[in-house]
Amino acid sequence: MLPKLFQELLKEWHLQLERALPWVNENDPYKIWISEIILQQTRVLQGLPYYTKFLETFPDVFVLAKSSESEVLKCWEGLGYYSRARNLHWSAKYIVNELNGVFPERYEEIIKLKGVGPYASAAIASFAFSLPCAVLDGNVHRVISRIFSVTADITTSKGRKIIQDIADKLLDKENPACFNQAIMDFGATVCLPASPLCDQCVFADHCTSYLTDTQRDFPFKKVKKPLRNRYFHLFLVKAGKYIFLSHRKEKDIWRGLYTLPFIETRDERWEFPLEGIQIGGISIEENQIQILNYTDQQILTHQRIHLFFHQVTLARMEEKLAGDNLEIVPLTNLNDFAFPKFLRQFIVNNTALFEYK
DNA sequence: AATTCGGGGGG
DNA sequence: CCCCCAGAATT
Repeated sequence: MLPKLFQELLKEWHLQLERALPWVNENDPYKIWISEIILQQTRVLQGLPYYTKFLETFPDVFVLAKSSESEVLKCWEGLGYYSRARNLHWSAKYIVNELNGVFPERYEEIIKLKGVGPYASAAIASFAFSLPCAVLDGNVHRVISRIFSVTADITTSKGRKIIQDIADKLLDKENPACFNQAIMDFGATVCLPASPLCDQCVFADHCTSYLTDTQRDFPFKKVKKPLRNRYFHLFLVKAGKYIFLSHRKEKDIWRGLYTLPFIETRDERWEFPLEGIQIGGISIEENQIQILNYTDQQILTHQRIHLFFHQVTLARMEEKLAGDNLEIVPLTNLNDFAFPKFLRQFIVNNTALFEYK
């Protein structure tokens, strides 16, 4: 299919169905940037409220650069992939300190921002600066691999290059922003992953996989490996109106967020060590621990976290800390901390936590 | 090239 | 259940 025809059919379709979203027809690179990062691996409906809240909290790159990482993470709480928030904050400081607060205006410069890869750089370049850069997201991979029956594995660099070459040729260089918006809207509303709406597709007559009834074979991806199981025992250590929180700094899930201190075990069984456990320099004896009748599971992309909750009530809160990222926090201040979603829900559900509020 | 980062929605 | 979502960084 010739690029000109593809562009015309796409444009014709887009006239009827353009998704009305706050970042569409926006050309402030800062706002485009925020929206693209929020929408990485995130559905529009999930990201929408965060987009609004983020721009209210950090209206421009200077405010974002002056804020603390904790404030940015707090705004990101519950959205997931928290490195996006840390990278946004890092890049804002980079723009203010190294680029005099001026947002970079070329693809090769935009992609130097942390957290901005090939997709986001092309999106910002086209939406904010009308540069002829074709975006490649999950939608575009699906649309192109189906119409042209691309059999290569799109999770490999070879497969992505094949799609990129096709997308570069298809791109309407007179109006890259509209083209990119349209092809993503099309993938999101017509060329659907499981059951594409081929009977109302403007490309049906030209779609090689539709013509051979092989739409569902594309895009090709190799099978993914099973989840890794992990077992966390979390301790709600209360003393009067204080509890312990752990600030996660290791290279693992939820870096930068706060959790209840926890111990990871090999399987669901938990054998209390003879020497007892240490939390914040305090030795916890087994008979101080109450098993809360509450467990949960948290499914991540590559892990299944089995969560077990325990409660420890201390007569008084020790002042000295072991220093392993533990903080003593008044129960009334819990809203100031960014937690993984499941923990915020646990805290909200555990009304006893708020008896001092 | 493979792995690891969350959380949610829909079939 | 399983898949995938306006992907990118790290190993």
